[in-house]
Amino acid sequence: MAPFDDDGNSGAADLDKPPVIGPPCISCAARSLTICAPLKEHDLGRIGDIAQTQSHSAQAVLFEEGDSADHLFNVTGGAIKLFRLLPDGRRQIMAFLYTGDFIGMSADDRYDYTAETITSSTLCRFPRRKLEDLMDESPTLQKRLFALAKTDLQAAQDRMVLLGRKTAQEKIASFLLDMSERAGSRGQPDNPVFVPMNRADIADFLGLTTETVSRTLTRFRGERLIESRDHSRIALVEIDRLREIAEGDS
Amino acid sequence: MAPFDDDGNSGAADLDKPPVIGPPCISCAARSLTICAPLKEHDLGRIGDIAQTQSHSAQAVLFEEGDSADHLFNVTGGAIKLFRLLPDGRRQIMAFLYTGDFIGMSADDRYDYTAETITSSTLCRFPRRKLEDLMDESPTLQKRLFALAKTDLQAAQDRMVLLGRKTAQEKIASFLLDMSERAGSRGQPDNPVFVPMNRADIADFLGLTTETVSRTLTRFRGERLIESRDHSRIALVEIDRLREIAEGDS
DNA sequence: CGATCCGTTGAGGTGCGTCAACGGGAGTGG
DNA sequence: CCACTCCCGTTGACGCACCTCAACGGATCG
Repeated sequence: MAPFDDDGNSGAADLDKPPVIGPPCISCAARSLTICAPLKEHDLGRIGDIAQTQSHSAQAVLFEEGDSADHLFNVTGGAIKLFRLLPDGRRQIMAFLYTGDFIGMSADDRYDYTAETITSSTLCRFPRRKLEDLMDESPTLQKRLFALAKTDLQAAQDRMVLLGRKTAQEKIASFLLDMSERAGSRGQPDNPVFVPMNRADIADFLGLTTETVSRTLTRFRGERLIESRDHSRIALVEIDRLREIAEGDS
Repeated sequence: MAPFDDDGNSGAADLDKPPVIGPPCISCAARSLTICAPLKEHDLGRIGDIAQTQSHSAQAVLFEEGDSADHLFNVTGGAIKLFRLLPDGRRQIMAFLYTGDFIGMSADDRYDYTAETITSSTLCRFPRRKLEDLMDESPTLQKRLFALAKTDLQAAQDRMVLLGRKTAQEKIASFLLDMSERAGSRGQPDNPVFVPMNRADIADFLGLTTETVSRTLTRFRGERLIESRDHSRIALVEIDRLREIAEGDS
């Protein structure tokens, strides 16, 4: 699989440097997964006019918490994490984003999290002002983005339950199943799940430590609930049992 | 203050029983706080036509997780909690809602949490279908709801950091400050903070137990950061220190 | 072939949960 | 008006799930 190679860009990327290419929306492979999916020719042309594609290497920062929220993004390839830091360095990852996911809906004009690539990634970038203008003209786009906000909200609620009330085992099981389900919905293999992020990222996503993530995976492996050839590819063997664990029916 | 009296309705309320009165939007005291705030006369008339007001006693269930999401609500008085349960009874409260807050934006056609009053409350209820039709006709309303979704999303992100990475002390400090800030933004007294929910609700909101909530408040009281006459009224004495604690600068 | 990074494992500590008891306030009934 | 009960908040004693600190080994890369 090519999309997870590292392309040699510096790790310390910033917003203006990445190579910007033209907008070929019509032939966009990710289109059916993105906010562009429901758009008809006219709107697609309009959004193509304001879009710019960009590529980033792994560990590249797209924008930082507090930056002026001038752009929104479609992920067209790769994997991205959104996170916030406490002053002493504790980190909470709000979301992992993959092909088709949308980044940047913020309530005010500043981003309230940092966005960083996990693998090398490609994105489609929209100036916020122009996208908002387009929303005023396209009810289809408006509805799409509203629906997306509601989906994000639902996902956020799932995460509150996970972070506030689930045990380490339940968190890990939930995580694996979610990864699998999302990969499937993107049309990617959903059983040996591909896990592009490292243990520290998983830990900061689930409100755990790397050690606990590691130990829990080891335990699942010992119980034959999962198998793994390498660190980033995990087979869900007892998927129904994992589901029970994830929901706390243990 | 009248809005927190109990009006004698049965605790086990359901959706159809509560008294339904006419729609007097023009004179609605909560209007400037609700989704109706930006609406001009025409739209206000339209939304008034589809709205029904209702009253509930404390501990009344507005709807349950899994119910068909047929209605949306404006809170016009009182306090409401939204929560989800795990099969074994563990509970996560997603949000506390007060006058002006909006309930019911869900991604699909089922509610994914239960809504229950904390105190006696008044609400303004909208049939989902009709509100959606109205959104199609009123860009102002559409934008208002979209903005609201984005605000909710931001709040959800704050909660993820709180639930995933903050200590009990940081959680309690954050909670008190948030309560104070929100009361102020509704034009209510923000320093002796009025805390209408009990310790169990606070615990399930913050991912703690009642005992830990109690102990932490006792500790804050001992450190003279807060004072309290009764259980539901807390004065924030060292507000800057509380802010430091809340952000983890301890 | 050494250095670095990352995942894993072990040993030990601790913040918060669990379990239990108590006390005050509110409601109820006599 | 008082006794009784119930509910809720508080406090204490104790336990444990997860964190912290530390060591190690395999993979990757210069």
